[in-house]
Amino acid sequence: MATPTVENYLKEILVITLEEEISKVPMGQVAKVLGVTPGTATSMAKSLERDGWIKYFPRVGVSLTRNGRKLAMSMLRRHRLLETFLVETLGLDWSEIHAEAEELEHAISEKVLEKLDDFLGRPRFDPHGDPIPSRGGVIQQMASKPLSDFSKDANVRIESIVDQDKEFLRFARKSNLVPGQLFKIIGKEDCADAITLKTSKGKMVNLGFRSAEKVLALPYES
Amino acid sequence: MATPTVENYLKEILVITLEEEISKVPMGQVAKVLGVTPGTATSMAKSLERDGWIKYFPRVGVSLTRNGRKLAMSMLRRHRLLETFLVETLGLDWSEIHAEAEELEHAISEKVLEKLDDFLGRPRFDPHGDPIPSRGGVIQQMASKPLSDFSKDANVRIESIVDQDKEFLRFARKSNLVPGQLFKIIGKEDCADAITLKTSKGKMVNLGFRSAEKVLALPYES
DNA sequence: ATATATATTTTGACTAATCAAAATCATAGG
DNA sequence: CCTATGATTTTGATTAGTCAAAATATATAT
Repeated sequence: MATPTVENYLKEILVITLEEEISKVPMGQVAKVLGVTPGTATSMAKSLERDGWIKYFPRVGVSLTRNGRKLAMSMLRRHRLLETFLVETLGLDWSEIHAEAEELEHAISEKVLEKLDDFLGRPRFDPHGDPIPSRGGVIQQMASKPLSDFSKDANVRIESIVDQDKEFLRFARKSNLVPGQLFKIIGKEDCADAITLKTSKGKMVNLGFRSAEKVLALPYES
Repeated sequence: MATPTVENYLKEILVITLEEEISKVPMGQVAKVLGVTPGTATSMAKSLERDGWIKYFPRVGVSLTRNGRKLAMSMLRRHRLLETFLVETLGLDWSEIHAEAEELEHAISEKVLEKLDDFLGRPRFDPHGDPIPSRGGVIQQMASKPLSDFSKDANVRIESIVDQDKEFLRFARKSNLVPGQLFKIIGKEDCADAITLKTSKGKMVNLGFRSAEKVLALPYES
């Protein structure tokens, strides 16, 4: 059986692979997201390859094997279902569920997970708006893109917040920057590095580009 | 922070202490319940003492310090609340919740636990009928005793099943031998090693003494 | 193309948790 | 009081996961 550490490495490698659409994740990035030194990531890569979870290309990066991807997908499913449970059922704050799910995902069995899935009504998206992989490991890919990629006057529906930073999540929620919320982009000043959004009720939000990149949205027909 | 291993050692030491009403648990017993070799238990005892969780009396046994007892109680609380959740909310089988809770108890935070407690309506007993320690670590002790200790014609209320054996749990449930159920002892033959129980509806159950020892009950005023 | 900066790997060391097997202690009988 | 039996401890070894710092490879920029 895979240890929690192994599960974490595989899940993070998968997330980077999906997010950046690359096939080989460089070791530096692996080390960074897992909060370990580069040397640790390298030696872990060797163990993971020995156990058939990943393919390791020295000085280039790592990619998941079929088995590795399967386990990583299963971890992502656990994580996102748990986050849904923590918000929907227990009413935890949106900004604290990530850390909690991070722990629980290693302890919950397939059996309990499926019961939980039933209990929640088989949701397809988690509270951040990210898709929950199916039992088979299929993930519904969305065509959302960062707010910074839209142009003035576009109508958008917020899909997810990429950043996991507590401060930012709190700010996002306070500003109604939550999955499902509709906005119109009423201002975009490239030279001033700023985007202004407005809800249908007239509530306004100002974002710098740095932040706008962290908010994914879909175009919305008004 | 305590590792899951440490948490398990402390919890098991507490359970033995409560069950056998002894103050120093011998290393052999520790090794047995944790499924490790005696040598491992000894070396672990030294680490646990070094970290202030227990007091270690060489060649005699171990006892919990104030801190150790506090953490152990907290683990027991987690375990029993989780078992309650798994049965009440997710509808898992009574015979499989122990193993599941055993994993989850190390991953659930205080915060989530309290939310769960609220969600469940602050139950005082778990599905086995064992008391759930309060947040402060107080445990409601019961005066229940094994069925084999009652005499003929006694009215009893089942409190808990001591054994964790899957087969036996299944049998117990099928026979209505569950916490809360009322029975009258209508037969007790010491020489035949058998006890016969009857529900108010006339359903009968036969138990050998070996099994009757595993079922705890309280006297009940009919 | 050469030097400099950056990314990656290697090396040596450490802690937690475990086992097997040898050594030691304790005690209950004779 | 001595010995056999059983419980406990010691010893030496292993695996997973980690770090710091030195060594090496790669990429970048003039």
